[in-house]
Amino acid sequence: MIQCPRGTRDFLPDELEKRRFYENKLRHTARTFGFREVETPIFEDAELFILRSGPNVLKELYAFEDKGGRQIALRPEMTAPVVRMFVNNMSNEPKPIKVFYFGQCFRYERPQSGRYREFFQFGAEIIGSATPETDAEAIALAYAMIGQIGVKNYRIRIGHIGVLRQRIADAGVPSDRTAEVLQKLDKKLYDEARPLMQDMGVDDEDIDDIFSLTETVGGVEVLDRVPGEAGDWLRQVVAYLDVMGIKDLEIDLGVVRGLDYYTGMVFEAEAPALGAEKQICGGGSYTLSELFGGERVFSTGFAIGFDRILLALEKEGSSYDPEGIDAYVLSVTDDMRVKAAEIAAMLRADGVSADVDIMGRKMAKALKFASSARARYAVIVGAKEMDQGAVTLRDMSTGEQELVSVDSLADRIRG
RNA sequence: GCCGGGAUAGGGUAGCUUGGUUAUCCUAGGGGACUGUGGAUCCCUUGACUCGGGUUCAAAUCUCGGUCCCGGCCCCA
Repeated sequence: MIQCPRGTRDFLPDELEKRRFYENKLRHTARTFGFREVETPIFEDAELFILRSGPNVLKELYAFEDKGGRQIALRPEMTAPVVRMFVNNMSNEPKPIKVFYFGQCFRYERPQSGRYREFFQFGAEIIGSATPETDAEAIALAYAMIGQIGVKNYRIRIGHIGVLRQRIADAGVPSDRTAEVLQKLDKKLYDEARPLMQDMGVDDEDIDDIFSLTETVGGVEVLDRVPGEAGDWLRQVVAYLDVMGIKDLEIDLGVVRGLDYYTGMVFEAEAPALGAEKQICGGGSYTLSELFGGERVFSTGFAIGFDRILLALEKEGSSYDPEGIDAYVLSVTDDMRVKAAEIAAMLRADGVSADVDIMGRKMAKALKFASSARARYAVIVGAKEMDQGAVTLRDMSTGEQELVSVDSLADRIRG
C-alpha cells in the first residue's frame, strides 16, 4: 500500500470544502483592502531562494535538477517569487502594488503538530511604498484576516529591526556579524550574546543598553522610550492602527525575525492554543527586488500559516458544517429512471445542484443515500405524479412532501 | 539532526504484561427482509494485525531494523 509522502496530506471532500470556505474568507478580506490575487509557479529556479538565504535554508529546500540540467526548487515561501514577478513584469505598474497570494509551499522539515512538508501559506505584499501607513496597512490586513476567520485567542507583536540594528552598529559590531548577534538576541540568549559582543570589542555599557532594548516589551506606551527615527516610525504606525480600530497591540523590540532582508518594522502573530508551532503569521518591511536584478524598492508583506490558523480554530472549538446538495433525484420504479435523469439535467441547467441515483437502487436505499449526501430535498419521480407532469418534493429535514409540477420545480427548490 | 510515545478493517477499538483454535466489539460500505418513502430493527456480506529480518513447534503478542504518525528540542525564509 502506497501512502502519501511524509509530511503531506490528502484532503477529503469534507475537509477540502472547509478549507475552501476559509480560503475564500481570506481572499474576500484581502480584496476589501484593495489587494489583488496573484499566482506564481510552484517551482522556481533554485537560485531565487538561495540568493536570499543562508545554508540552513538550503538544507530544507526541496531542490533537484530537471531533465535539462536546470537547478529547480519547490518554493519554500512565496515572498521571493512575488518579488521576482514584480521585477519581471510589474515594475512599471502604478504604485503601490498590493497583491496577495495563496498556495502550497514545501520545506524538508521534521513534521509535527502544525508543521508539514507541504503546507499552505496566505500572504500579501505592498510593493513600492515606504511609509508608516504602508506598514499599518499590512498589519491591519493581517489583523482583519485572523479576526474574520474566527480565531479568538491570538496576539500581535510589533517590533522594528532598525532600532536594534542601528544600536548594534553604533556599538561597534561589524556589519558582517550583525546576523550572528541578532540571532542570539532574538532567542534572548544573553549569556551567549555577551561574550560574542565582547569579542567584537563592544563595551559592557553598550551591551547592557542593547540588552535592555530587547527587553522593551509591553503595550504601545513603551514606545515612548524608543529613541530615534525608528521610534517615531513605530509611533506613527501605531497611531494609524489606532484609528483603524486596532488597539490591542504588543510592542516587542526583541522581535527580530530570522532574516537579513527585513529593514524596518517587523511583526508576528501567535495563537497560544497551538503549542510548539504557535506562530500563525509573520512579516515586516523589506527590500528584496535589487537581489533579483531590479531597482531597490521598499515593500511590506506578511504570510499567514493557513494550516495553523485552521488548527487554532479547531482547538478553540470552531466547527464547519459541510454543505449538501440542493436536490437528490430518485425514481420509484425502473421505468422512471430515464425521466429522473432528465429532471436532474433540467435542475442542473437551472443552477440547482442536483444528484441522481445511478446505482439502480430501490427507493428506500436511494432516500437513505440522499440523507447521507445531505440533500435538502429528495425529488421523487413516479408514474402517478408524472401523469400530471409533476414530481413529489420531499423536504429531507422535516419529511414534509408536496406535489410540484416539473416546470416549477427549480424555482420551488431555489425558494 | 536529537529525545520520548505510538501504529490492529474506511473511522474508533479489545487482545499484547504471561506467544497457542476461526483476532473482539462499535461504526462505515454493498445487498436483502419491507413489491412507492431515509436517518429504526434484523439477516447476509466486504474489510485489519505498518513493513522486513530474527527467536520459536508456533508471533498481533518477544526481539532488531525500516516506514509513518503524535508530543517536545533544533530550525522556522
